[in-house]
Amino acid sequence: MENKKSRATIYEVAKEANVSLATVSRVINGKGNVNEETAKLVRDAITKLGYIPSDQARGLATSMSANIGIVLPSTNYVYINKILAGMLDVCKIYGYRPLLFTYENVEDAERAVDSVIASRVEGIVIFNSQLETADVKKFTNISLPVVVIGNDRLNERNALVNTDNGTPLKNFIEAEVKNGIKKIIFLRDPNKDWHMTNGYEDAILEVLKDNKQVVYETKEIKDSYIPIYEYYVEYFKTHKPNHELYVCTRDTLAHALVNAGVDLGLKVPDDYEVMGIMGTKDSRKCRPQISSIKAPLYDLGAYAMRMLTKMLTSTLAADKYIYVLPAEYIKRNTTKV
Amino acid sequence: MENKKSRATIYEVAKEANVSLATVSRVINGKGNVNEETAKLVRDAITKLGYIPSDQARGLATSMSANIGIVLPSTNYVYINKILAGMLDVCKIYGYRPLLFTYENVEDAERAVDSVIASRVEGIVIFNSQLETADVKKFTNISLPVVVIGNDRLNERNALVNTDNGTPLKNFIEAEVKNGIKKIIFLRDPNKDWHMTNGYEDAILEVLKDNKQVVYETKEIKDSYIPIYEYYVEYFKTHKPNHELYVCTRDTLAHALVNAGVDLGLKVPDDYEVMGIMGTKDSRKCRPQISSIKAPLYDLGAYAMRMLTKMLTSTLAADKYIYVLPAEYIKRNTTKV
DNA sequence: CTGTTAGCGCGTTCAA
DNA sequence: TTGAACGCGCTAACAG
Repeated sequence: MENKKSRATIYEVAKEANVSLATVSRVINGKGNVNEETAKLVRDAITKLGYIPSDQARGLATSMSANIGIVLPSTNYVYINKILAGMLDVCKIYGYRPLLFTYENVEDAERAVDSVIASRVEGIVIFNSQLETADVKKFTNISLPVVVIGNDRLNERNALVNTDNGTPLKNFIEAEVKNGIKKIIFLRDPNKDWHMTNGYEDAILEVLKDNKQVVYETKEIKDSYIPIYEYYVEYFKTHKPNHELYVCTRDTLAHALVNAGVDLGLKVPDDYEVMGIMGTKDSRKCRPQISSIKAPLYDLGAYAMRMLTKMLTSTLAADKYIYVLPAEYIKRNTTKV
Repeated sequence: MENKKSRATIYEVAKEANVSLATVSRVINGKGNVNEETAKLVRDAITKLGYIPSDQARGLATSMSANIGIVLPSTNYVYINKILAGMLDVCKIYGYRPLLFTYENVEDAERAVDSVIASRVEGIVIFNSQLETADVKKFTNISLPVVVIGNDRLNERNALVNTDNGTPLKNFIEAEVKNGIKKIIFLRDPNKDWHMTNGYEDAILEVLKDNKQVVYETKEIKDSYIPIYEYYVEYFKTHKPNHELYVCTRDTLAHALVNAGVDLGLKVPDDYEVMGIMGTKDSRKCRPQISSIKAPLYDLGAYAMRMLTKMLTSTLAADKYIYVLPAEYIKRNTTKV
């Protein structure tokens, strides 16, 4: 008593339509000429049996697939999801199927890499990550096209899409210095490679190297709203802010920082200034609204995926392998300049 | 001049190790006995060639795969990403590979369904969606296990995971009525099936059917922060709030509503009350903090995926096919009760 | 225009 | 313990 109805194969369609499987294959793929009448026979058989070709078998036969691997560290950040959304949309437009590979840490990353290779994807988009150059090499060694988002370090012979948060940040810091800022604190995740933060600190330091009066500090802190909020509520009770500027690697950090002060009756940006990076909706929801570097997150994902599809179909001109999207400083109400 | 290095096959490993491919297959899968010495030979060959078995071919041979389909409408909502994160984590733990299928609208949904079937996944998790019962039937017709999240409508013979937002909402409305609320406005997306909103309105109406003094209204509005914020900033200018209660299907809507009023100098909850549903971080970031029904979003995804894995390995007891997670009313500062 | 046949890379009998 | 042969579902020559 085998109750399990299983899916129809191309053979069954062929038998149903009284033709050979080659003919069925032809009408499915629209290749080669086939008599309209027999084509209709085949089509009828297909709908009758509810036949849907197996991409697995098709992939084996053609040594191709419509699979694209997306490699991400944990997806629980709003801005990563924006990037992901961009990738997914483009993926769908071009008819590719996105396989998601997530990992927790460096060791886990290697497992993810092997899993990607086993899955027989046509290409890969890696979001700025904890992957090592060696990991990425595993891909290129077998001629697997790779597009990296937001991490120059990995860009050996791979395509790269990045956003230039550094320039607007640098300009902003310059303006702050000119405006007489005395102290700048850079708030960041202990896990330095995570948030495309490469270049942030460089941008700040580049401005500050000509100006030794400005105190610069780095603060590593768990990058989650609640812990930061609670930390600064306590902190501000004993450390009265003194017009310093906080630069935060994510808007959520900025939001926590602003709320902590405001809840204690402090004034932003009068007592201290806060700058967010990424420019997600958080910056507009906060009161006062957060000044931030707005990165084109969705576009970052979309461009990366589009670049990959180009690499898969045509050959991309060499100078097109790197694409840096501009970011923009949006002045709102947590900064003075 | 073929420069393309392509991946090694099981044949090449076999040749390298001077054994047959059957032997290689055995050491890979740990099945059947194989001499430790020859096994080592094989393992060496594998590492030397960097061989990674093709899941595609393996899938064809075994009629199985490690692929699981996740069907979602757009990933551009925070709370959906929470659910997705839960699914992905469990997916990884059990060694399955998640394929993502997103779609825009009802027509697009059918394309997605066919794509899922073509991709030869072992099972499917569908988030409460615009799929029709007929779509889901396409899956069950070919004995494909399906778990549906948050939509009873689709639950014909499928596994279902849901969150009971209705009960705490009902209790809350009861308390509001007892407290003398005069008007309740239910804010929702025009696309009614989207946000697991099934049952919200029912919960409200069930309380109100015994109480004809309370005015009940429904307001359909684009569910995005900015439009709602702007709409209500204008609206409140000419329509002074009169202690009514707004129930919002997502926290973002609530956040917009609160900000609009507060920016105009209105007081929440004195001038009007706001209730959010979902309980994402928004509710704690807003000032005043938003009272909300906190749904176990991550768990929703995790449970659904776990349920699917159970269905794939063992047979699940019939009464375990439905799992309803409790939601909780968290009183914060935008409501009076 | 249509059918036959040989793989794609791997797992799995069945013999040896 | 090992190897040869077949099949998974499909595509792509090659004949007819």
